[in-house]
Amino acid sequence: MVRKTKEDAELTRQDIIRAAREVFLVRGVSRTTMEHIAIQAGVTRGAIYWHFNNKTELFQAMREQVFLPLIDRMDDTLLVEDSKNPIDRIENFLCKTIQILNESTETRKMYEIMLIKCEYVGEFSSVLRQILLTSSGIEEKMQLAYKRAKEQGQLHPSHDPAQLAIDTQLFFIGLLLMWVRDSDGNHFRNRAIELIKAHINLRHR
Amino acid sequence: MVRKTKEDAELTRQDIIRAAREVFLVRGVSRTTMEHIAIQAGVTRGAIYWHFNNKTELFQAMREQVFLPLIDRMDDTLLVEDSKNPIDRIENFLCKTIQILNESTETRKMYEIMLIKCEYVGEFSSVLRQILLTSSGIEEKMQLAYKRAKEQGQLHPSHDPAQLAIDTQLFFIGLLLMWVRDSDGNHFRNRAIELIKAHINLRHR
DNA sequence: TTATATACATACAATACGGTATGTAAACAA
DNA sequence: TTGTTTACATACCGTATTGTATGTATATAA
Repeated sequence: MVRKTKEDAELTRQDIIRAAREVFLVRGVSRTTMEHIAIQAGVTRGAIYWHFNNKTELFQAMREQVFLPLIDRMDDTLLVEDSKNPIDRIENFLCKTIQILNESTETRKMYEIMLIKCEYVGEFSSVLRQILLTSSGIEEKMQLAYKRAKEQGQLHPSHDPAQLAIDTQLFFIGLLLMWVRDSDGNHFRNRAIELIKAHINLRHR
Repeated sequence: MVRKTKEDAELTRQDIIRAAREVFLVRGVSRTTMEHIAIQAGVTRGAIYWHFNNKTELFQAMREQVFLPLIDRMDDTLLVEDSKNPIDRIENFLCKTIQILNESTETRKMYEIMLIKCEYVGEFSSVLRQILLTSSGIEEKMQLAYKRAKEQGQLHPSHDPAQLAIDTQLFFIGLLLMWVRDSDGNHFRNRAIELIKAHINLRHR
């Protein structure tokens, strides 16, 4: 009704993204219609189609809003040239991710949507490819950290940094998946940090 | 058109389940309509509605057809009272599962559907609860095997069977997820057995 | 043999949904 | 001041989808 300024429009855009996240979480991505999101955001479908061409674009925007900062943090935590304790850096990275999931509702909801409320099919196949790319990025960085740890004799001599890196990554992916699956109970939520420490502890000495 | 016997009806039922699996895999569960499945199965929606009340029931039937035999095998592989080498039993269980995924198309497709082609929302929340139950069942059995291994001194003394069990389970869940995500490439497919052996190897001595 | 239940196919009704076209009021540029 | 663009709301259309009601031929039981 009333015309908005550019700043107002950006607020509307954020409202829509926020609303989409809520509805995606409850109804799943496929079963969510533009109308559902519009109602949740307090706008009409017209507004959504103005800001986004379709649901896929909106989904990507929601994903990037939370996900891109995560990648930045990953670089910070994992890649710092810390000659002292690279293994601690890996542990910190994992623990910090869990902490963020505990503290940031948006991040938690986004992960839940990505892991169990989304079907990676058709246009969403590209998202899967992005995930795989990010994964191998994380793997590389972990491998680097493990390599440094080995050079400093922190690792068991029979352990291979490359395999340790994949093992840790798969462990963490499994943890995240069970974390979101177990949203009602708390079999994994409460024990996550403890499990990470135990996992890392397998590498020491 | 032509009236079928009970045996024919059962064949039709299996055809429908098979067709559903194919379409679920390509279009995702939510985006699959009864018509899609009917066409793939060479029947009409009428036939499907005769055998199943709705898509959720059909989904459950597809899941159970492949999944229930898996649980039976798990008991066989993990629970046998083998005083010699319980750790090998765990390794065998994991490797055998991978082998089944490699050999059985239906199992592979079913896992792919369950992990990345299905939104666990609404009526499907109950499926999630079943998955969690099965998970904790696997965890218990692994824990038992690790406990026996510890009693026989096969484990590093500082390792706790309960935590090893969860660590292995999370590793394997992560492996399965990456396995299906990486259906195009082969970053995980080819290396799965190798990764399992490396993971188990972390426990020895 | 006949009645009934089975195993479907076909037809129908209601509606949900996406996309787009159009309307509109305000901001902003000239 | 006027024209144009922006940021939406509203309206419309075609179609996809579900569930159900109904039709029908045949197996099977009596």
